[in-house]
Amino acid sequence: MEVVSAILHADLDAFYASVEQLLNPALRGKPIAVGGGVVLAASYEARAFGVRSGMPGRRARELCPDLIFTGGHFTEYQRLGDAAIDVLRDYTPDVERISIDEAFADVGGSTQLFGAPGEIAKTVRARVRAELGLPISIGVARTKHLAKIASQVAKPDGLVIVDPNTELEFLHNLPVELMWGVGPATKERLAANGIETIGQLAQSSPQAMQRLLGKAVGRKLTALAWNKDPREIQTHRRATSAGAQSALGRKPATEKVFRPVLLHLAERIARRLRAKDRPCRTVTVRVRFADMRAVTRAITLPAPISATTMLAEIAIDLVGSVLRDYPDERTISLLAISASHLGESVLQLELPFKLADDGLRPGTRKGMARGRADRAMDAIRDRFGAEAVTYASAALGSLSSVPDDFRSLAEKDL
DNA sequence: TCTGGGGTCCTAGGACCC
DNA sequence: TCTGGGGTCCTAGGACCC
Repeated sequence: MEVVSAILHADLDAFYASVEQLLNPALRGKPIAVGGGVVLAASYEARAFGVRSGMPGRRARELCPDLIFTGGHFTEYQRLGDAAIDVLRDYTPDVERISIDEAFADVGGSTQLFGAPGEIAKTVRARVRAELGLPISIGVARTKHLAKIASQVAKPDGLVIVDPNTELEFLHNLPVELMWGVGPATKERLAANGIETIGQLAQSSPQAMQRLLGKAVGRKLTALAWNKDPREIQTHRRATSAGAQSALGRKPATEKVFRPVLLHLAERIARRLRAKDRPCRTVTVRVRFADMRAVTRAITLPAPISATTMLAEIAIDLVGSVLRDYPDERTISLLAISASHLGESVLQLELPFKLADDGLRPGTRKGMARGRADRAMDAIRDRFGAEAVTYASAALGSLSSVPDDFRSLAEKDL
């Protein structure tokens, strides 16, 4: 029997804000924002005033004087996000989680047991509402891209089922920016060429789209506009990079400033690399200046590393080289480190001649001591929390505007 | 005190190899 | 006068997504 794939895209509405309204009934029906310096999530009542996530808190307050800033229930976000995804898993093992509040599920093989895809979606929505108290929107379609668009159209707290017989009618009337991969820049380029709907994009020649947007993007969007989406559900996806960044406001571009910040960022990353035995071979830093222009520098090493101090020293060297290349830049506004070319853990463990983390030979005293120190600190943090111990110079009171607990919500499994 | 933080993918050019 | 050709790796930058 042929199993036709039927994709659900489930997306919790205004997730962090909805959780806060769930936990505190006094906030329900009111414009609220999670965050402070920057809006991390806004309730639909706040969105009515134009408040959007990513927006500076001050701007949000201007738009909505009665806006209530709240938040901070990070463990609840994680618990409720997991619980909602688990409801999906009751209907199929083919679940691809995209983020804390969003997932695809292929229920094509589940219809005998649980009914039509649309019925499953209704049940999931009702259960998430009844069992968790949260609104969730779901799109149902034959392909991932269409299911994703359908859930966007369904929001807030809705369900849209795309009939396989009328897919293009549904798709072609919608604006291009609903497509996966069309952001502000691409939208502008398309608009400059008179293309504002997905139907207009579909009617344009593929060659013209590739000239306008580049080969890969042009091809992809042309295919998606005709609802040709070959992507299948991927249940297990490992991260290909791990990074951390910190906005600094405006700080002098001196080593005294950037060294402790980079040490802190390196520690966050290296600890994750060690936890999953996935050392990195490429280290990339990003320096953003006061005017928001950003510069990156990368180096690929002959051997993988995961020691905090090694990662930090490399990042410090790279940032130093950036600043030497831009001697007129006196002020920096953000520092970031990204680790990529991550190793395969199994291979790493079995490699008998594996180099020590810091590139020193395993037998040397310095290499041993450094590895031991990292592992000891990892163990203490595992028991007592990330703040329990830290490299002295990385202990910065108000280093970041976003708490580390919040950062970890966005981390992918390595 | 305008503009967070964690990710993925693509492009273009240069180095280097055969 | 012209000046291989393909493949892989690396770096820097950009766009996008949640």
